[in-house]
Amino acid sequence: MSQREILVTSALPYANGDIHLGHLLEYLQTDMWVRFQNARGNMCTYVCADDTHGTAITLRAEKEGITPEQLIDRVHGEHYQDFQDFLIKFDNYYSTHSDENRELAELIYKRCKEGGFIATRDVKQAYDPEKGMFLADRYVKGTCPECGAEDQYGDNCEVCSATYAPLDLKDAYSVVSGAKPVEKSSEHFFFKLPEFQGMLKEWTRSGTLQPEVANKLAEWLDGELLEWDISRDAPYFGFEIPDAPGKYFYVWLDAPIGYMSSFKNLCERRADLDFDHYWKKGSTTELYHFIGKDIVNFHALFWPAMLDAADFRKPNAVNVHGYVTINGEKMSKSRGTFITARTYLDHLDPEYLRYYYAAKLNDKVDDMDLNFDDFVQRVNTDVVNKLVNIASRCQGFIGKFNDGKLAAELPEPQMYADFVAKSEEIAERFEARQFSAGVREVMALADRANEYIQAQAPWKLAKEEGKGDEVVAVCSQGINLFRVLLTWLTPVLPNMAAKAQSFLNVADLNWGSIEQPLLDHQLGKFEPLMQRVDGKAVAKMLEANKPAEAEKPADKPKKKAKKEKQAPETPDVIDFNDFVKVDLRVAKVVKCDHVEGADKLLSVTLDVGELGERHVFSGIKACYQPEDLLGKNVVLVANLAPRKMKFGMSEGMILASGDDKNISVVMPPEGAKPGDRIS
RNA sequence: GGCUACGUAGCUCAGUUGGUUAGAGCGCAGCACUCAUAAUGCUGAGGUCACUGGUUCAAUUCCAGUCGUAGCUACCA
Repeated sequence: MSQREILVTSALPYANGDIHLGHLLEYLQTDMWVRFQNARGNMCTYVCADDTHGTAITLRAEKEGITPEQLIDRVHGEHYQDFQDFLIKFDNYYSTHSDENRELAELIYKRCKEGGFIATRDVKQAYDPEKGMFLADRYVKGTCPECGAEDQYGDNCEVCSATYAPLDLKDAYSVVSGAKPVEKSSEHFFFKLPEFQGMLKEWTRSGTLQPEVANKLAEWLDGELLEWDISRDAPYFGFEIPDAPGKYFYVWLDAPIGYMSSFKNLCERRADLDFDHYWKKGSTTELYHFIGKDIVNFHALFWPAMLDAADFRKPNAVNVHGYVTINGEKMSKSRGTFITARTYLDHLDPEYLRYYYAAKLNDKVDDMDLNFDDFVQRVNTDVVNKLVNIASRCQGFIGKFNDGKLAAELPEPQMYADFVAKSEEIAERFEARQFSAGVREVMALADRANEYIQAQAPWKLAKEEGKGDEVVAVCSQGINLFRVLLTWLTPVLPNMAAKAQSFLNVADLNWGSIEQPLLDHQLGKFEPLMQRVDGKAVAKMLEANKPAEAEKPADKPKKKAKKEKQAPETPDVIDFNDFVKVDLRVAKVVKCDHVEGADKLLSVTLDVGELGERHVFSGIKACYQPEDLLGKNVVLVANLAPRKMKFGMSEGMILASGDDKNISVVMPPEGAKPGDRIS
């Protein structure tokens, strides 16, 4: 078998927060896959880094009273320690705030520019005059213009789910300084993504992505792609764009380049790795990115397009996973299920989580539920009761009857061969990231090993005179089967494997080495390979993680609002008081026009008598021309919260009956007076 | 509203191009065993494969719709 050269990455964690169990699904999945590749004899390199740039880093550092550099240094240390303690074995864990990353970002930008893939134009944005900086949507807060909810972010309202521009907020203020933001224009650089539409359409369907991910991206690719804004104005923590003083690369531009720079940094101290060999166009090496479903567009649209533009190779595949839910629900701080890596490690063994994730992971994008009752049962039963038990129940007899030495031949060589023959099948599962299927097969064989021992009942033979050799034979069979099973699980349980290795007294646990059983072989000392998960420790962890009552954040309004939407409180029958809340008015159409660029909408200006004039958009174009309505009376819901739409504000709703295709606007008689209440 | 997924035993999940009585592990009940970190083995109960229609000789599997879940998105006022 020729050795594959593989480079693997996990998404770069952002340097402003702790690693939690959701992150770990990705790093553990990747680590297990990399360890598996290496155990199979391939040359697989795993690099990652902290993602260190952007406004959030600046603000976080400011809040802590330190510099961004100090912040990212500290967080880098914390992240790295967390990963190490979870037995995640990076070849390099670097930082995007590095010389290599600056050089590569500049190089890629330069090549994009030379290729004509960079556009320039002005962008209007909210600006904090006090702080002297532009504000992304989430740094502007204010009162929702639709429903009046206070303290909403600049892009949408968590209460009524309206969308709007930051400066539409009433009483808008900068989250950074509290100042009232103003609109300001500035020149931005754009990456001409549309130029790569054809390439991306093909690339996303060429086996690089799971089908469901490719389907998702087709939503963008079948429409018009937009140019991607890749610059930010000073002050910004990041890399300044060459020949553009005061302009910085947007954090998402240099973040994926961090994969390259981490590898480049590694190459400088590893003679067996060559940067160009892995990254030049047409490279024969393999490149895989493991990411979560939230950042698919960055990795499967922008990133391959940028690589293409800059004349580098593209990834062989982007492997996307779903989110982790805890006990069936989203991770939540108030429920104590927002569990950081460190909190977990304070109470539980990392290999429990490694095994549990492996036992449930597949190659799909579905979310994975971490159910702690299931977790305890699954780990204890599979790993301790089944797998470890095989070694544990056999080793005593071999010690007693043969001084810890295995028999010179196996009583059931065919059975051993049958086990080994499963190697390829299991390898295929792991290769395809169907860890759960692989683990299931391993455990099914563990069952067979226990059945065998049960049927042979060495403890009975041990009581019979002169059957010592038989006892040793049966238990040697058991130990050898254990060795095979464990070898397969080495990528999942590296610590346990190391302990078992010293018990088995072997130099390594590679897939190749199990072809031959251990015969006439002296075993080392047996020590318990893994302790059971203690349910109480799990409970303690959840308890420790719950915030103190005082700092408990209120339940997210977003979720509440959503629930109400789906299961409206409104009963089928409403009482009179509910009805009168709706302010229905006679309104006269004084102006009615087509809306340029809109397929369904008409723009309608209404005279509502005492309430003055109102402007609404109405989705009735399919059945009405502007002149059909001009001068007619219609029914307006006058106290409906205004809503920002693509083409402007809509300040009410015109009643109509029918469905999308057959619309009849409700019209009061001509004689009705504009502004009259309808009741 | 639209789009993309998903909805199979109490729990976690398999179900290959539609083909007989729908599988596994855990959990549960009973029995056996006592070497093993109270582990193991055997037997068993448990499912209108979300719901409703359709295509077909035949549908968990294909199609349409409904409901529910997750995410994205909007020209819903």
